[in-house]
Amino acid sequence: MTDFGRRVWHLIGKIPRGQVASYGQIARWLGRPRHARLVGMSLRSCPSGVAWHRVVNARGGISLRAAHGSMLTQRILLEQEGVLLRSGRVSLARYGWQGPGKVSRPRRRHGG
DNA sequence: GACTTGACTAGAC
DNA sequence: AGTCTAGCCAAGT
Repeated sequence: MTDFGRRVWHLIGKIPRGQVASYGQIARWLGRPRHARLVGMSLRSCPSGVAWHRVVNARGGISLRAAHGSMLTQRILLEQEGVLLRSGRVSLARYGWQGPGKVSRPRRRHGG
């Protein structure tokens, strides 16, 4: 695996439980704004322990295909963390990670 | 080293 | 809201 790949795993490991990040965001935080696809490529061979399921596409949807047999798995894993999907999508406004160095915002159901 | 592939993204219709 | 197209760039063959 490339050095970039390892950085991807490391960063993904920092995504708080119950939140998600997009491929593009991860690439940007690693200083590679055009390497969103490379992020996904790195996840193809990610080691166990990496919360790969917290990575979704820019629309908040799951980019995996049935061919990988993990499309449903990701949804299940996300919902186990309290991340609910609406029409196959996640609300990035609500579950989107702010990024490294940012404090996780408190989640609340109602206004506050 | 050229060609193909891909867990992406933004824009247009 | 769903589909199609163009752009992107490194890994794999």
